[in-house]
Amino acid sequence: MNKQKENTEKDFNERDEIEQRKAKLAELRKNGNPFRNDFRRDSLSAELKARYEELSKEELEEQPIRVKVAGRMMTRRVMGKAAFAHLQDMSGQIQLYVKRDSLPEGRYMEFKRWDIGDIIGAEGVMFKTKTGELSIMVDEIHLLTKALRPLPEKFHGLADQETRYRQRYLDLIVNEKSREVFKKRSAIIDYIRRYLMGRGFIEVETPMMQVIPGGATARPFITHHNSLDMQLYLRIAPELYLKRLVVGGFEKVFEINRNFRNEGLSTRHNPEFTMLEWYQAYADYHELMDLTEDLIRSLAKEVLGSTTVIYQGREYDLSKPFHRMTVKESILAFNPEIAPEQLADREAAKTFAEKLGIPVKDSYGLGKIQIEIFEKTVESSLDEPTFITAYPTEVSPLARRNDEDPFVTDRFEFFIAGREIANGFSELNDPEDQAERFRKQVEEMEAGDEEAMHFDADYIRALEHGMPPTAGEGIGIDRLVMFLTDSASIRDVLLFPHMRPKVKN
RNA sequence: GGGUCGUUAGCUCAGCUGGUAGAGCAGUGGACUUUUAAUCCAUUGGUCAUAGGUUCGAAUCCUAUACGACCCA
Repeated sequence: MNKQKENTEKDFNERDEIEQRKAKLAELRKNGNPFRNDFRRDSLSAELKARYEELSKEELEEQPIRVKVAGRMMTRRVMGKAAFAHLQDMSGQIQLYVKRDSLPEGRYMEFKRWDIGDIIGAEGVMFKTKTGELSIMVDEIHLLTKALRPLPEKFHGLADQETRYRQRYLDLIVNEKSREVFKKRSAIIDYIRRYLMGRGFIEVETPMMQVIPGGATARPFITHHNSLDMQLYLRIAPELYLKRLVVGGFEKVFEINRNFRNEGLSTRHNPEFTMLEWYQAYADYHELMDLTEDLIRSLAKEVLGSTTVIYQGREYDLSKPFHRMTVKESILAFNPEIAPEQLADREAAKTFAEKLGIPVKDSYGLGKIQIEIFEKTVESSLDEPTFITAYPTEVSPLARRNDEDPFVTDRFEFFIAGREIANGFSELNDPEDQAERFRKQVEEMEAGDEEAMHFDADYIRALEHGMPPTAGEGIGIDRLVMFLTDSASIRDVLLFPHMRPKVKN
């Protein structure tokens, strides 16, 4: 013990930084709980800047404005008996000017022992420095929370992608761009919610754990309920529950919530992702397209302040009317070598698909083959905002058949920058047709398609009670946020993206 | 699933055709009462992702694995 004391000075230099900070914390503990929670701020840094930035040096001196702020100390420049520091709170940063002679006796020495990254509270009056930066002349300052680990480098920030995703809190502390993305994400969701509420929609929450996973074709996650001793699925979509609500008389409903799909990870896919779905009775898919166009246009205006969006170096003008074309038209447009007759004949279409390297299973009908061709040759080229309509009935088991051409449905998908953002259709409310389509899906499942739908008898029963003519749509919120925040990867718009566990230490 | 690239100090990065592991920031000690990537002086800090292999000698070459990034399916 004594030996330790003797060597304190020397050891101190040789211990690593975390140990040094822990030693400082141990010192602090001697004077009571250092994790105090009795400081109350009255201002946020951004508010102060908004209110007082315009005032001159002299105006600030004439009428002293006292403020209390709190946050993380991000930088510190000590010049003998005075120091500057930047304090970061959720709104931004404000500079503190800390003078020994303005503080209570001994406080300045304590301040000098605090570290970058510590959470502090400060009190003082607003002033402007020589260079004109709005700052606080501090006369009272407290350490509120000791940070035991050092922050990433102040100038370059945190650049390592992996650490940014795995330790998002560090990314958020240090990278303003990252904070901006998630603030925008919040603003986007808030706008969508207000937009729909303003149009008379009711927000609802439907089961995330479902007995029968439905509403989309995708592999589900399976879990187990112990006391019921039964298998449950994490939902792949809320669709069938939302439509039950329409049957129940909730004629305009929406839900913004998580879906789970047991599929691969990529820059566009995370196992859990956020989906907006809404359903409106007495409407069809044309009205949905109009609404989608208006929603996205007004959303950009509200959140970005402009209908011009720069995404990955390309400019998108959302003020222009969005393109609309059918699946068939788009395939023909992007594959000049294919003739319309070829696309109308299963064998000819199959030959064409195989030439493209698409494996065509025997179970594939013409519609499925068309969609495979579409996904391979068209989708990623749909750069400008585009609605693609008239999806084959074969691949649209929940959508209403088109009255003129029952081969296709009254369905569309919406694309920007080569990515599917939305999927909507006039709903299939004919219970007998729906039952037939479910049976087809079950056949496909039995043939080995793990993404095919289950037969949901309870849903059919609901339809048998009568669902009014309805249109419904889903928008992938993450992909929309990617587009509006110029993010290349879905991981950049998810606070905690799924990562492989890393065994470290 | 296949391909390409990456992993070096707490962070950001150098490290050439194999020859004793480097800088800046952060930290520590000192100077400094309007700085802002503060400045000046001094200084601590490394299982070079992991495991093998080649070699007198490996951060460097080879193989495998882990994790990540990008592209393709």
